Amino acid sequence: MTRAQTSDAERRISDIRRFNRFYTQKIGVLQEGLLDSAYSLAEVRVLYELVHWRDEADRKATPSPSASRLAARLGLDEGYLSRLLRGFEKQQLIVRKPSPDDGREHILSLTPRGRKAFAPLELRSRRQVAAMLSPLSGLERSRLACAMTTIEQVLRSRPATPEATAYTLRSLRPGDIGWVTHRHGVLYAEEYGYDERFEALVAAIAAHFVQAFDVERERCWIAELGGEIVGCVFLVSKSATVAKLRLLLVEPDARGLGLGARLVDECIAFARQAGYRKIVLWTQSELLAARRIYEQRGFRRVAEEPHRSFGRDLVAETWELKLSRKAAREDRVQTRACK
Amino acid sequence: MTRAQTSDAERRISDIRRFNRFYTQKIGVLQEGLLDSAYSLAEVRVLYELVHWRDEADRKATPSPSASRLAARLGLDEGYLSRLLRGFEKQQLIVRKPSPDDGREHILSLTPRGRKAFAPLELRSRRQVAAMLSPLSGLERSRLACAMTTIEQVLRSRPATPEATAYTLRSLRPGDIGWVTHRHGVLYAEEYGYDERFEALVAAIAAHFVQAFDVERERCWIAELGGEIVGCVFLVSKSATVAKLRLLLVEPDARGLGLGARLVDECIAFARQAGYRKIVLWTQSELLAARRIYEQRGFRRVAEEPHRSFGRDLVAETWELKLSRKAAREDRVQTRACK
DNA sequence: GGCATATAGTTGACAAAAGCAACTAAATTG
DNA sequence: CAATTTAGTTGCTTTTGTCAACTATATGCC
Repeated sequence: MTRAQTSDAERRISDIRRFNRFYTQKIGVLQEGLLDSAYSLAEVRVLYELVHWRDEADRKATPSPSASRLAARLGLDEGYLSRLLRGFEKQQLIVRKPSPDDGREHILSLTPRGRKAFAPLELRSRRQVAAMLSPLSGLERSRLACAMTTIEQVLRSRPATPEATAYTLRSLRPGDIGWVTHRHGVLYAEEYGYDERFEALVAAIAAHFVQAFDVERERCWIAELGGEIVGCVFLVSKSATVAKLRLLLVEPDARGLGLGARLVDECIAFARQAGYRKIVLWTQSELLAARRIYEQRGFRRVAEEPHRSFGRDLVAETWELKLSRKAAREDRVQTRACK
Repeated sequence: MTRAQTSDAERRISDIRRFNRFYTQKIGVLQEGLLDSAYSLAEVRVLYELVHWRDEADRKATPSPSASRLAARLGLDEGYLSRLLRGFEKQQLIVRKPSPDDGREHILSLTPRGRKAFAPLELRSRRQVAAMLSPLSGLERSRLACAMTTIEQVLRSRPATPEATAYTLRSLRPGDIGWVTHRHGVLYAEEYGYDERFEALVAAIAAHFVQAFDVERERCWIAELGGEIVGCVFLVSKSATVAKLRLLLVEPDARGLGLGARLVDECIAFARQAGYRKIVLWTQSELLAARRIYEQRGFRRVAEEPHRSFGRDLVAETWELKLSRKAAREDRVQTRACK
């Protein structure tokens, strides 16, 4: 297990390094177009930063551009940058005015002339990117854009890392029914070899949930993490006193966060509040991770039955949890402790 | 329209440039770690290429590494590279032997000593990447890896651009039912404001398709483009002589390729071959793109009825296409011409 | 075969880019 | 208010990269 994870991580690192090499080259090609201008690459980068200083998404306080901030951002030597800036000032492309807050630093800004000088470079750079995009189809372009956004999001949000494991729960939105079905279909096919009939069963259950929805006595929870759906569970009414827990799923990437347990706890709490006396659920013997959660919550296995479904020989299990009033009190405490 | 597209494209270009700037910085940070080695950045890049020369995925003929190929790949001046290589040779990190095919070129290869010298750099680089990954959650890591793969795939496959618009059709696989449901849910919510009850209806239809599947008389087609699903259609049996076309969908990114028409043509051809006399379908008056396809294929609108569904006031339409023997011949010709 | 032209690689001279360290001046700390 | 830190500058040095001229082999064409 540990061994496999290590080699997995190793492979991921190699992939990233390969991507870096690849993308270094891409960027190099794109930058070549700027080479025959009057400015060096470093100069272009400096001007670029000054032109685009404000449009970063994540700039919180948007500190004004000073020489040292520029140097830090571009990874340039301060001495070298100082010279570049003096050159720009001589050509009247930028002005430096002393910062009102701090007499040591100077705030840099482009003059209209500086903007004008940079415009053709800007245009050329855009053309280069456009040329890179031109052979791509609409689909490819949007995949590219989406992938880049993902990378930026993931790598930018470093200071706010506690959120990386903070999932949120919400109720149903358009697209969720399909997502639930899709991921059940894919994951159970991959992990247990179930065929498309399993997915169809999930689709039918999910469809029925919406079509016969009882707002007082039924509910579903969709878990999101970092803007992606990573889990779900449904609680539906089986009779006046019996609720049924269905379609519990946690994405492989989000396992180990206690999300499955949390989802089941939500179901239990809601079922109790809605006045049910019992929760039942139907599962397969081979779904061990889920079973552990049910056991911990006090579910008991009350029946099992071999059957052939979804292209596999399986053993179905029925589990139930009694929601007595006494247990209710205990359980509420437990639930609270889990959060 | 054109105007909007232009500004869309402009925005996309800005996004890509922003990403490039962002990633340039990332790479810069990662490379800093290599700086305090005995080798310069250029030297490290050269050694890196030699070490990893073979592991590119797309290297077709994998030409052996020669000085000029290295120079081209790394964007280095040949003269400069020549000197670097001589240095390496003096340190016995590489050997150059004359190419058997071409007396002008020399094949470069690392000596064991060269490999050994590079190993610590390799290790350091991997550590750097690992450090970049360490604050990320499992989910974030896999999103990152997936996004990088996407970018590489999209940008690498440039020579083979004709495939960019060549979709393929296939039959059902696990995950498809969910995908069909999910995309119907999302797209109809976005484009027409339908609520989750529409998605539930789709889920029910798709589930029923699998659960009551008649292999001789029913079929579905999933369209893929560049490894992504971009469209679908289902043909089901309504009675012995009547087929029903359902769940026609084309992703926005893949519109304009004639995919919708192709999917309907497949249905018609299959229905005819399966012995149906008529195809019917149910649609809404506001779905104009689909209507155009139906009209062109000879479908006639036979009924319409206002109704309130999915949170909207809609006008449902029933369309049908008679599959007479005579029409069959005409239609076959038409279909062929469309492909 | 033989001439013109292209390609792989090398070399020397030179220029640009980048790094380092010492320095000034303002700000911050205690 | 002395000590330390930070922003920025400057002189000096090394590194890095460019250019053009050159050799040797290969290729195309008559």
